[in-house]
Amino acid sequence: MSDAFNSECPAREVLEHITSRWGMLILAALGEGPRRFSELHATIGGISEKMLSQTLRTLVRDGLVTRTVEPATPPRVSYELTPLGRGLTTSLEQFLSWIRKHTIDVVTAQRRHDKQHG
Amino acid sequence: MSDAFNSECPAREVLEHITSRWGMLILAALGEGPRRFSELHATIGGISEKMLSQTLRTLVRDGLVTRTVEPATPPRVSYELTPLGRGLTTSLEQFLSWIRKHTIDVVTAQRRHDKQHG
DNA sequence: CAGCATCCAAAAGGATACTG
DNA sequence: CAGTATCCTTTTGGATGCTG
Repeated sequence: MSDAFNSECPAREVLEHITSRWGMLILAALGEGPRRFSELHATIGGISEKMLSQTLRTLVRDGLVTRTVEPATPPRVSYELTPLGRGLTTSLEQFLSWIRKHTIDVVTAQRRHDKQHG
Repeated sequence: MSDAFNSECPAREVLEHITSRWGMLILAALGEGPRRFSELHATIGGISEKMLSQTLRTLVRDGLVTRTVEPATPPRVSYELTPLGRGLTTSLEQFLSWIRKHTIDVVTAQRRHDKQHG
């Protein structure tokens, strides 16, 4: 059985692609529906075009995202979750929802910790 | 409202701590119950003591994990999820469960992709 | 056992300039 | 618009040696 705890198992690589610095945010943004390159760039604060392009290529290769070029000038390229990728949406949304609700608790804990220690 | 898509929002830092290279695996391992340092080291394949210690410190500071020292020789140190951290367990387990089920699909997609392209 | 400190190599990733 | 290519800095993280 595939096991992310085993560093030799392909599951580890899948984990690292999805939880890579930008992977989660891209997948979450695409959970809302198809998006163009420039829309993703605007939605995800702080991402460079290089990293957006690079991470999207990884996700396309992993079969989680499709890339569609509409022939036009200027070119329109849109990205969309595959059925496989859509299987992740629920748990990713739950996870991001937890963060929305509990960021304040984490910040509070950090402050308390920094006050007690260095 | 806290928003991980905004690179200035503390939520982004919370996201990055949890989805850091080793953060998810540590939190998932602790989802099973309290664990000692050496147990975590054995459970999580490929992690160095340095990174285990470093990531645990971050999670403790974030209020997701507690560190307990039992005075003994040799010292016994155990880590456990806080109530806050336990709130993450369900969605993390769903996520890792998805990976267990679909690693094979991702590997298949990668192979198909590598065959068609370079 | 459970770390921390230091050093160093490798990888990630940002800035910039350029292209169809 | 949607990238690619190059350069260069920052970060990551492994190895090693040491400590209570």
